[in-house]
Amino acid sequence: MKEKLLDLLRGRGHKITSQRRAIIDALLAGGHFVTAQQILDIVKQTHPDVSLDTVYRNLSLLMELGAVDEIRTPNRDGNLFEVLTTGHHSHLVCLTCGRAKCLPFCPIKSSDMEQAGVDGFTVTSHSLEFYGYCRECQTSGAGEGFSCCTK
Amino acid sequence: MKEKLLDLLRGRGHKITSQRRAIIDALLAGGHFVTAQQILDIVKQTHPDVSLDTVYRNLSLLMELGAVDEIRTPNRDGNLFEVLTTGHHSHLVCLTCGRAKCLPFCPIKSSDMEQAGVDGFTVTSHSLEFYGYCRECQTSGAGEGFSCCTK
DNA sequence: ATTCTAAATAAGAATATTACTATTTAGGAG
DNA sequence: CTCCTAAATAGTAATATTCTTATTTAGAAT
Repeated sequence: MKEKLLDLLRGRGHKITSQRRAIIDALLAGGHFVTAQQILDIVKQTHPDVSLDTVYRNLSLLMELGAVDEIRTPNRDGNLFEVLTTGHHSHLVCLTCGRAKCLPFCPIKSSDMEQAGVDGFTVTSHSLEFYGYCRECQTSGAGEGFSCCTK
Repeated sequence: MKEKLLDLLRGRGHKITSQRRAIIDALLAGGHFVTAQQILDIVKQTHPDVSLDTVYRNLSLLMELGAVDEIRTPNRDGNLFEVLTTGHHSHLVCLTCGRAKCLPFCPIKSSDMEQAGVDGFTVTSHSLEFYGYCRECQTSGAGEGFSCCTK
């Protein structure tokens, strides 16, 4: 998977820096969903000087290339990032514990994209999240922020 | 429209402060889409001491009550807010000029909501934006940030 | 009108994210 | 291997948004 990402970057004319390698390593090592800060924490173990800016810049690049997805959450510790190993899909986000879970599909069809493209507007992408409450946060009263949803 | 919003707030047990009135006035006066900062600028004309925090707090409350929608944009001046005069719908956002346009519909069906509610997850809302390029930003090269999309 | 209390605010601080600029570097060309 | 240049980074700063806490206030009850 790592080589696949590096090849994608090379193929688009991007350079492979040691920081970039470390960020990709962290993305792949940090669990399914990671925050920018979590990536930084991992990267700092080998590259103490990297800045959050570099993490965000690389995440943006990987998102442009379609290799990473950003899940918008109401969490205090920021949005979640995910390496797209499978295809595009949408997510459930629990409003109590803040964790995300992948849906195996995305309800937006290509016909929706075309319908959306009115008045000469060309649709290139979309962002969709479902918000609500996961099973654990419904049954255990107010969620405590752990043992909830999928990692 | 203003009375409708005030009644909605009263009906849910919320107090009507002069700041809150001014924020609602600004929401209704500031054009279809407004940023939090634009609301603050208008409100400051009559209430010089209000803080952005108060603007955001009131926007969040109105969103909880379903009276206001937030459109997530990649703009440097923040997200856009819209009073929901008609029903729920989705938006187009131009990645060049940053302006938004309402679609007259939302492609998410109730069956999608039910499908999304897997593993005991209860879906209560969703957030969807379409991104791309409006007609003006496609034809005029790199957009200059005005004369684009709908207000 | 006075009192009371939960709701709302102001002020300041914290945090996530983005932008700017000077410096460094990957990797191709010679 | 050395040179060159566009790409990438570090450092710093700016900005959008959220949080904390002490203070104020709307509106209900008296």
